[in-house]
Amino acid sequence: MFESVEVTHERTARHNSSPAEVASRLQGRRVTGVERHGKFLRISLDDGQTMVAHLGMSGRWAVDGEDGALHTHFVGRMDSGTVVRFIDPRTFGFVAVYDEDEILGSGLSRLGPDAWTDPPQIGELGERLAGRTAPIKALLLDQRPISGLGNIYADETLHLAGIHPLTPGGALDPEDLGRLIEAVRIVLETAISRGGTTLSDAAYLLPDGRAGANMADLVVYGRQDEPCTTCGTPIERLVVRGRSSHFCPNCQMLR
DNA sequence: ACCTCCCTGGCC
DNA sequence: GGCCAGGGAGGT
Repeated sequence: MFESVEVTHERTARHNSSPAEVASRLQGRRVTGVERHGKFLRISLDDGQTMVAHLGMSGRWAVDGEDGALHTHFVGRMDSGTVVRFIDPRTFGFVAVYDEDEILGSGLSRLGPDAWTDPPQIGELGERLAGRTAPIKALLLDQRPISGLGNIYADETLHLAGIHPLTPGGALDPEDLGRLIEAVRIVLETAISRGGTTLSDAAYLLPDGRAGANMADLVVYGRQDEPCTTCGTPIERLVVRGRSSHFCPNCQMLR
């Protein structure tokens, strides 16, 4: 149960009317379930409300640690003695409390199937991408065709699948889609087993404060001009919809 | 379906 | 001193 909740940054509470509202709606509530859909954390509460949290770019949760850390915007003290803190320098993340109606109007309601727990099959992904002319890289980041991939894992996935980031989504044939789906599985399996990707900025950390080790497994993200681990061709970088995109021009030829 | 915006630490 | 990184939301 949330014995006390402090929300100390206006922007962290932006999906409710105020930090005080987030705190008061959580106060005294017991957690009945914890789920994740895409990059959204859903925590069910005993009064039917749902606490929804998103790490954004630089957010992280600390459980029983980081007392007094800079950029702590949420502190929840549980009756068990556990203290959960949300630390988020760039404030792209948020903590919200929704009732059933509010959830329907939130970003959660627009998410495609979860890339890890509910990966789409070839037919379903094909339907979701049919007719789409936008680059597959942009569609992977969109979260509606499939949810859960950010910029790093989208680049890694496309490289493993041998698909150029600018390929129109609707141009992928069933073979491409099969490789894409399998690449998603492998990239996420590897990343999760490594505890996630902590970059040199150390923004992302596990809840116990440890760094994730997946940066060593990245083969294209952040490696422009370095030789491709598969074929030795220098990795290239281009910008797709304002996001950097790293790929091997040989392994991922545009067709 | 696209564009802009938000935000701060780190780096050039 | 200025730019870059990028998650989603909201507007055009």
